Amino acid sequence: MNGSTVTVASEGSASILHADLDSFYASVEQRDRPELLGKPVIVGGGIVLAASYEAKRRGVYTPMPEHRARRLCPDAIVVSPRFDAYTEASRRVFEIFDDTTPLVEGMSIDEAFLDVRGLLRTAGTPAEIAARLRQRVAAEVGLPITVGVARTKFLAKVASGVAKPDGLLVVDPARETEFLHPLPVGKLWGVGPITERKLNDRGLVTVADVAAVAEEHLVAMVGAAAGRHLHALANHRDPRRVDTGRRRGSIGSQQALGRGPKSFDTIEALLLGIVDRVTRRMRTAERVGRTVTVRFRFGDFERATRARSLPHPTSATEPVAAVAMSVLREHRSMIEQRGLTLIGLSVGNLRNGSEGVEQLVLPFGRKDTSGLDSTVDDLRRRFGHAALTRASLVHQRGGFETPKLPD
DNA sequence: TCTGGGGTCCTAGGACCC
DNA sequence: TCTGGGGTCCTAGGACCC
Repeated sequence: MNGSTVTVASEGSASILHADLDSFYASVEQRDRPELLGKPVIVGGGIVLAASYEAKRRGVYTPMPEHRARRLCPDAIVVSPRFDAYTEASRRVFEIFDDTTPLVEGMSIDEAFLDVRGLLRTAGTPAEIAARLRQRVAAEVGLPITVGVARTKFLAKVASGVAKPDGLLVVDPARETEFLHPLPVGKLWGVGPITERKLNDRGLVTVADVAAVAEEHLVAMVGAAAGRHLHALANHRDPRRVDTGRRRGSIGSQQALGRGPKSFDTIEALLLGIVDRVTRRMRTAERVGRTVTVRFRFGDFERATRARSLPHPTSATEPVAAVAMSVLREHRSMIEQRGLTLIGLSVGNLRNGSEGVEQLVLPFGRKDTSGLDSTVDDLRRRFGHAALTRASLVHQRGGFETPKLPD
């Protein structure tokens, strides 16, 4: 450089919090039924959805089959999930997050990132903010929560994982390597069982091992995006900011069917019920979507998905049901031969909007806009005068213009 | 280890358009 | 008429996360 001293102000400070409720569902049950405190509690519905730390110490984990968990831990108290209670508890915890900083990124029902940069003067150091957050969640919602504090999202998340349960851990930016490098590769975000085996097979066991490999070699092992991601994380580079504006890209539902034979009529009825549930949720969320994906799982545990895109985004039951049913019928013989054990549906390509928003494409001559007025009249008859707020003229070959809407 | 339900992101081939 | 290259959308599947 030119010899001048550059001071990097906030970039190097540990100001990202990862807050993660401990054994969330099980903790809510222990809170609401004090006789469960200190006892192994399993929230289960066929599989273990959550286990208290007393149960985890006996080897119970998510998503272990319930009967196996009962064998491992015969004195466990198994309760059925109460999703409404968990949603309500989550809402109250997120209110405390939002009260802490405007920069909150929810990751799931029980987990969020908080950026507390710039709050030093008003709220104290990140460590102080994190300690107060834990106290508030305990006092106001009655739940244990663990917080990791670090310079990046990834390090904060690893820190909360290490500090669990009911803990607080701050990773000093000067000691990141010391903290990160001894960890097994499986701790890296995005490394699951398959990738872990690939890396282990090549002699890469710890994060330090991965950090020593050139990026191009990692790319050759696991693909372009994953390789670059791995290389960055192992060298504690993680530029992702806390993003407050994330919206879901798909909404779906699925149902396991068990092993017994099912008639095709039964499967059709189940899928219609799922379509109804999914489109209802879309309308509540005021989202419309275009891509309908039908999901199958067969008796041999093989999976298949079939997707179809609709011409226009919608949240109406009828068009989604129509494509879902046609996909199902096209695959009738496959389903009947292989035996279906799960059916699911999701609608993706979501955008904001409610069912009143529709788009209609009609052919015109290249320069001829004379049909537009009558088309707009027709649209108003179909959707109501107030609902039609914009009309676009789209040329068949590229380019478009948005003429003034006739009154 | 015989397996729930909600999601995200990436890859790769083919169609199609300019 | 022949040829090339880039970009986008669609679809299927894989891996991963909570």
